[in-house]
Amino acid sequence: MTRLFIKAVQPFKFHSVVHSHGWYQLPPFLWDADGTLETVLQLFSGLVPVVQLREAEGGVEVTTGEDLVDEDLADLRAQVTWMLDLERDFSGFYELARHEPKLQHVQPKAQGRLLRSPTLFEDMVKTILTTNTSWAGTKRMVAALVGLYGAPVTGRAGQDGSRRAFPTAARLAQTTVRELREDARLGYRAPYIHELAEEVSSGRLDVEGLKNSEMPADALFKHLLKIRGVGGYAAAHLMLLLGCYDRIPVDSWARKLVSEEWYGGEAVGEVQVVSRFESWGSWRALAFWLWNWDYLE
DNA sequence: GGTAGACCTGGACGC
DNA sequence: GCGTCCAGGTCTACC
Repeated sequence: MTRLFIKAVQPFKFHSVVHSHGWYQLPPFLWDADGTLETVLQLFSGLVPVVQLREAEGGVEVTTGEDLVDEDLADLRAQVTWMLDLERDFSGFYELARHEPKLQHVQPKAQGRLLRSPTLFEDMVKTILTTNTSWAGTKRMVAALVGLYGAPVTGRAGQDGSRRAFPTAARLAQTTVRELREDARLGYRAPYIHELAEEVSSGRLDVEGLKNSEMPADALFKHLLKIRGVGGYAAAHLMLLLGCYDRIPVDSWARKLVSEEWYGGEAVGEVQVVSRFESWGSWRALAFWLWNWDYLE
């Protein structure tokens, strides 16, 4: 058994990160109402453990039933730090939010961090699978990919074969478009996911390098748009996950919220959504994301 | 640069 | 139970 503690830049609330968006409902994440987020990770040595994350004083407690060697311990620490965005400082955003009635809740709740997958590849696949479908459809497709192609948990915890990691790019590249279409039922998205997996696994596309990229926001947006299956909404959503808040992911839901908040229910386009948050500068997507829309939902 | 139509699935609805 | 319609972003062809 392994237990470690990882400190977070304050303020930090584990619950706020987990519930920052719907990712916690997608496998291999598994949320338990007792406050534990379980997931399955692939570590440096090839080990595939079930890992539990919980709130702890000043950070997060990470446990797994496996005894980890030093390299895996460092890998686990790095993956969890990335997934929960533990090192990001939101004080600049909180300073601005303090003067906005619709964002009074963000600092007390320590909101701002978004739950991420351990790899950007996984977040890209999941983001593409949110487009042009219902949330139920996204959950079904992600579950199918994990169930069909994810590496099973190793060790004692994996004996029943029920838990799997998210499939790697290399594994998905080994499938065919037909399998992804007919077995995983990805529909017309199947060639997009297959091409992305091939590009990433071959090394032609370095998506993980974007995690620590210094690329300006506009260049990053254009770079993401070059990926087939990634349009304006998906690129902006991925930028949000990368901690670059320049672009608002405008989907039908965003247009509906802005329409009801400021336009009396009249249909609005992307221009109207963006213009409403222009004054938030490099924090505009976060301001949109965390805006108090409660009375509309 | 802007626009129309196709892509695919599952849910809602009418019969 | 079956058929039809619709919603959800992105891509491609066309103007």
